[in-house]
Amino acid sequence: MNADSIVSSKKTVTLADVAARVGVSARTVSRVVNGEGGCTPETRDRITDAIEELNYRPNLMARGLIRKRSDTIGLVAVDMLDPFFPEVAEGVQRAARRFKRTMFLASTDGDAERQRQALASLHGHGVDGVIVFPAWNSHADLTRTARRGLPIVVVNEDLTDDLVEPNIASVRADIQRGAELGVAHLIDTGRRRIAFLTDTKLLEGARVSRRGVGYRTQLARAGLPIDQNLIVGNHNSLAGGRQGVRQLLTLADPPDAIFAYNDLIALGALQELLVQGRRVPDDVAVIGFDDIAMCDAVTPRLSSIRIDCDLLGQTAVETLQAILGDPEARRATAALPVELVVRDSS
Amino acid sequence: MNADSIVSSKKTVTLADVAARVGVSARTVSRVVNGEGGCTPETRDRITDAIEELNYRPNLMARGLIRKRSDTIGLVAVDMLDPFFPEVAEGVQRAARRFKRTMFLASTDGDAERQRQALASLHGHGVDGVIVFPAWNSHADLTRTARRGLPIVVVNEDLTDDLVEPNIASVRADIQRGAELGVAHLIDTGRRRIAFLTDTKLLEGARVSRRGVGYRTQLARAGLPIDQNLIVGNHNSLAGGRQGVRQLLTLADPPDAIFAYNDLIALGALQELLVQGRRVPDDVAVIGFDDIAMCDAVTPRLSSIRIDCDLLGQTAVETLQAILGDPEARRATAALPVELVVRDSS
DNA sequence: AGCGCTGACGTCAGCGCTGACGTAATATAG
DNA sequence: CTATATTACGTCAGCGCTGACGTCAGCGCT
Repeated sequence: MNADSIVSSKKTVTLADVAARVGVSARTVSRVVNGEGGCTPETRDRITDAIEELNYRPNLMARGLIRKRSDTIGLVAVDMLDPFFPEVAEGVQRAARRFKRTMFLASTDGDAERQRQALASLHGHGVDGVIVFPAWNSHADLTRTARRGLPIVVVNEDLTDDLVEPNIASVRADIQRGAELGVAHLIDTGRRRIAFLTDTKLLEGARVSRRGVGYRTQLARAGLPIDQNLIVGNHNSLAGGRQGVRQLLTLADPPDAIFAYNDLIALGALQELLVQGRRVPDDVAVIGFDDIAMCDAVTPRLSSIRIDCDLLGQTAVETLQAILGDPEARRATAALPVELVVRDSS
Repeated sequence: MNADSIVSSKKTVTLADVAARVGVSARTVSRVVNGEGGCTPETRDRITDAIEELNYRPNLMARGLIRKRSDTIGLVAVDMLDPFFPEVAEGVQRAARRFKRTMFLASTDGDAERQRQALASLHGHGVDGVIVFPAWNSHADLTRTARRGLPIVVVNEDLTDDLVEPNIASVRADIQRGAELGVAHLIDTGRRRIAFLTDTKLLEGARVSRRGVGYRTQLARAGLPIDQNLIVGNHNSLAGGRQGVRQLLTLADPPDAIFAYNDLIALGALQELLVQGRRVPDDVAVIGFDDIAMCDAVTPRLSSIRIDCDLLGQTAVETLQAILGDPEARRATAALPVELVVRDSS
C-alpha cells in the first residue's frame, strides 16, 4: 500500500498533494519548488522529501499560464535531412542550455503552411520566442506571428528582402561574401564556365538570392558571361545535385566548375560527376556551401564555404534573448564571417 | 485607431475579448473555435470574423490544463549530427501529422541527465506521450518517468535488456539479424579478419549489444576466432570512425573487413582507409548500418544494413497511439525487417 | 392548452499554479 | 517596554479555457 503509493500514483500529483502530506500550504511548497526561499531549512527538507516520495513534478502549463513565460524557445528548421540544420540546431541547443532554456524543434520542409502550424503550436504552447529558418514565401506569416506577440529571430535568410518589424530580428552568415569567395576561387584557378547548381525554389518568381548575387558579381568582375544554361535549379537533396549534373552534362558546352547552393547538392553533384566518368577537380571543380562535416569525409574531399554553425546558433539565441528583453533591440546583427575551405574538389 | 487595433494588439487576445466584440459568451466562442457546433451559422460567422479581426489564437496551455491532452508528442533523440536520427525524425513527423499531432524534438547527446531534463520538460509542458531513443544507462529514468504517467515508446534500443513496464512500449528494427546479415556477407565474400568498429559506450560495463551478438554469432558459425583486438570502440562520429581505423591499422595483423556500428562510423572509417592508401574493398571491405542517404553518395558507395526509417517512425507513432488508448497495449511489437544493401565497399 | 423535446446559447466552477498581499511570531531598535 | 522590522508562513484571486449543467424560446404532438 505504502510502497505502491510511493512509486505509482495513477493520478497526477499536485502542489496541494505535497502540501497536504507535509501539513503546509500549497504556496509554501511552491516556494520550495521555485527556490524562492523564505522558509526554514527544516520545512524545506520536509517538503523536498515529500516531493520525492510522491514523485511530484510541476505542471509547466499551469505555471506558464500565470508567469507568461516558460523558459523554452522553439527552433523552426526547414529540412532535417540537410545536415546543415542539425548542425545549427546543436549550436542553438548548446546556447539555449547556457541560458537555462529548453529548445523544442519543429521542421517544415520549407512549406509555408507547415511553418505556420509549427509557429502557431509553439506559440500556443507558450514558448518565449522562436528561431526560424524561414520557409519560402513566408514573410507575411512571420510578420503576423510577430505582431501576435511572439519574438522571432530569422536565421540565414538567403533572400535579400528584409523583414523590418519590431519583434523580428535576424541573424545570418555573410552569404553573399561566401558565394563571392567561392566563385572567385574557381575563377582564380582557371575555371571559365562556372555552373550555379541551386534550389529550384530560388529560381521561381523574381527571387534574389544572396548566393546568386555573389555568383553574378564575381562573374561580372572577371568579365565572364552569365550563361542561363549554367544556372539550374533542383530539389535540395543529394538527388537534386545528381539531377543537376545530369542536366549540365547534356549541354554542348558543359561547365568546368560547379558552384553549389549547399553541400548537400554539391555532394550529389560530386558523385554524379564521378559516376559519369568526369575527374574532379581535373575536368570539373566542385565547391559547396555550409561546410557540413561530410565535406571532409568524402573522396575527393569537398571544398566549401564554412559557416560557423555553432556561432550562428549561439548568436541567434543571444539575439533572441535581447529582443525578449527589449522588442526593439538589435533588429539585425552584422553578418557573421564565412571562410573558404579549399579541399580536393577544386 | 481601428486599423491599429486590428493588426497590432499588444495584449494577448482571449476568448473573452472575442466574446465581448461579438456580444456572446466566451463559451460560445469556445464552441466555434473547437468546432463543437450547437450554434447558428450566422453566429459562427460573426465569431469567425471577430477572431480574424482581433487576431485571436487559443492559448494551448490553458486548454491543455483542462483537457489533459495537447495532441502533441515529443521525440527525444540522441544526436542530431548522426543523420540516422533526422531520418527517423522525418518518419515520426510524417506519421504524427497523420494523427493530427504536432511533434517536438529534443536531443540529448546520449547523456542521461539531459534526457531526464528533456523528458521532464516535455512532460511538464503537456505532451501526450514521447518517443525516445534511449540514452545509455537511462532505463531507471525511463521507468520513473513512465510511472509518473507519461506514455513512452522506446525506439531501436541496441541493448538486449528489456524494459517491462506498463506505459512503456518498444519498437525496433531487427538489429541482431541486420548484424548477422552484414557479417555473414563479409564472411561469404572471403573475409576472415573482420573488425567490429563500435561506439565506446557499448564497450563499457557488461553491455550486451544486439549488433555485438550478431557479430559474434556469425563469426562462431563460420568457425572464426573472436579477436578482441578487432573490436574497438570510439565516439559515434566520422572522427570516431577515422580514429578506429587508425587503431586497427597499427595491428600486426590488420583486418580485411570492417563491420561498423553505424554508417557515420563506417563513413569515417572508409575515408581513413583511403587516406591511408588502403583499397576498398580490395584490401579492406567496409559495411555500415542504418543505410543513411549518404551511403549512396560517397565513393566507393558504402554497403550497409537498411533500416526503413520511415516505417520505424511510423510504427513508433502508431504504437504510441495504441498505449495512449490503453497503457497495457502492445508492449512490444515484432522487430521490423532489415535488409542487406551491398554496394561498392564490400 | 399543455406536454415534452430540441437547439442555441449562458453560467459557473475549477484545471494547477503563482503574484499580491495578509498575518502571527520573533528579533531588533530606541 | 513599546515600536518597528524581519521571517515564515497562509489566503485568495485569477491566468485562459472547457466540462457539466442550466435556461429559455420555439416546435410538434396529443
